[in-house]
Amino acid sequence: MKLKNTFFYTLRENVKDEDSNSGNFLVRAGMIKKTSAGVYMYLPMGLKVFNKIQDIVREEMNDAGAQEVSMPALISEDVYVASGRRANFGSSMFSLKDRFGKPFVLGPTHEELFAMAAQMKIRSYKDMPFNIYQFQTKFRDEPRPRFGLIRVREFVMKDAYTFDTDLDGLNVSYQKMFDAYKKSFDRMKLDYKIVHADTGVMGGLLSEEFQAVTPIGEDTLVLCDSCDYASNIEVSECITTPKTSDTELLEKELVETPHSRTIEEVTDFLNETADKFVKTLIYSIDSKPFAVMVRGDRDVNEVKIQKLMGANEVMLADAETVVQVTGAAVGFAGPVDIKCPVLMDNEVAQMQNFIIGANQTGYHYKNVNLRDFTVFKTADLRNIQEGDICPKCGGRIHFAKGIEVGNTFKLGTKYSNALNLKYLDQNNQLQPVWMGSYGIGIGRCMAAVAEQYCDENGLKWPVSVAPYEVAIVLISGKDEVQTALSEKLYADMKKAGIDVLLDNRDERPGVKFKDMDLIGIPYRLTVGKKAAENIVEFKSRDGQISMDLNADDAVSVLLDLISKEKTH
RNA sequence: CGGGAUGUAGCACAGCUUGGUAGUGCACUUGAUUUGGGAUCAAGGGGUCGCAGGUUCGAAUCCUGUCAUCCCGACCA
Repeated sequence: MKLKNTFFYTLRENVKDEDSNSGNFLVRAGMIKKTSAGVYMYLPMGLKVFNKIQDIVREEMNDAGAQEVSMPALISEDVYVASGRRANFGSSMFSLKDRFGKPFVLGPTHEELFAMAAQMKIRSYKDMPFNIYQFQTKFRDEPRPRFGLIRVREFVMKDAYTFDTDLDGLNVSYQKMFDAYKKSFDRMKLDYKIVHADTGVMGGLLSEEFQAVTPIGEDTLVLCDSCDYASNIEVSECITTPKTSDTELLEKELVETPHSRTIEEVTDFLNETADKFVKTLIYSIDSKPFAVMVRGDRDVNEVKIQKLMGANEVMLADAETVVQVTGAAVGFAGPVDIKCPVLMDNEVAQMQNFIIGANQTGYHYKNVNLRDFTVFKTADLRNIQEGDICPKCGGRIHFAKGIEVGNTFKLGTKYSNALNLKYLDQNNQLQPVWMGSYGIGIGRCMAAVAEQYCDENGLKWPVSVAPYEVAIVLISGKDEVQTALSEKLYADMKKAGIDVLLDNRDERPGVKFKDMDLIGIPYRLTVGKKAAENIVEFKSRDGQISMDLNADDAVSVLLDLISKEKTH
């Protein structure tokens, strides 16, 4: 493309509204523009990147034998009521009514519709396996959109669904998708980790997430120093080391702790370390109060509670409930004589003579032991911490932050049972279909790549997703020799299949250089003074290359570099 | 949904305390001088001061309401 007389703009200054590098630079580069919180336009330069990412994913899906379809975004609410998920999604679904008052929603995900489509095809075991996918806009009413394209309310997702006759078949289909995902993210040059994750609202047997590693990531990735263990913190198992020795159990003792509500305040006041304390938090689990105990320096893991209790909803109880079950103000809860069932973390079971809230405003108990209260259930209920023991190999755990750019689910028969998707097996018996579902957020990938590939001057796209592979900067449009050479290079490159941008705008050179850096074109050819000698300047955005080049060699040099970049 | 903040030109902001002509930088237009890393000078264009109501002779400024956006938290396939 030639830049003169096209829709292209950049902003010179950082934007106020964006809280991430990727968001800031994508807006400044004129690639996207926010229209509401979590809703963006994609402008020509941004759509180019978007399409390249989409094409990578599409190629890998097709190579893996998947077929592309397109489902509606506007979906009758009945569809989600039938699958039992309308309530699960709750207010995160955008809902609306048609002119007759019939309720519709904007689809947040499409398992149901794909199951309906599959129903048209599946009669017998001979009709499987198959794999269908789409690129479709999803709508989720996020309470708090943030980080540019990373957490948004309207976004394009590639979602694929596999249909098999049994678990073995599902495992094969799953593996194919898994491999296609790795290839896709490798081609985008993302730095990512694959972690085990919670199956959540999707349900099912297994969930793995593809997490792009970046400090602004909202998920905590649990990684091991010595093995390949990788897990989302929400499902990361904690190993509790048994106590090494028994000490004499002391009698519990009431101590006055005025104005000390938080663990920090109490530890300061009593001059003890946090691991001598037990935190007691009051949770509302499916609207019933429960006390949850973890060591003072630990955090409660709500997903683990949810799993343990088979609950739909786990949230911290409101102050009123806390007062009701403890009989004290918030901040003094403890398990002794509490008026609700108590859940205890494994680690607390190993503690002796610990300190807890006394269920009396302004008081804690010292020297409390297990004999002093009753426990409903003891389980792994805490978050793993850095330095903890790896559950797989016993090594040390460290954390990283990640953006979930893709996920793969072995759904099993959950949806096929709910939606009555069945087939006849060899013995003429009706059997439920085994489904898998697989998602990639295209815009999120774009943001994640931008986040990982940028510097103080702007974006630094990898060749595979860059809006253009090469930018030719024409220094002086008034110089006939320069103009002719830049036009020739441009034509030759196009002919050679290079995605090339010719900056022939009537701007000063500095402006063009800054703009090309900002939008992050990987390679730049500058046609300037040496054009008369048939020489152009060749630079790479990452600073690795800076040299003069005979213009006759430019096409072959660049073709070579680009194909190398794209293949490895 | 709880806590905090902000809405003034396309972008970033000042002005508001103490009511009286709507400003600065970038961007834009014209001219001149420039021309290899976001040029300089001069002259210009562009504003329902988020919206609605109130107080006042007079409101960007004070009051009330409302909407939007952002931050922290809660939530999150």
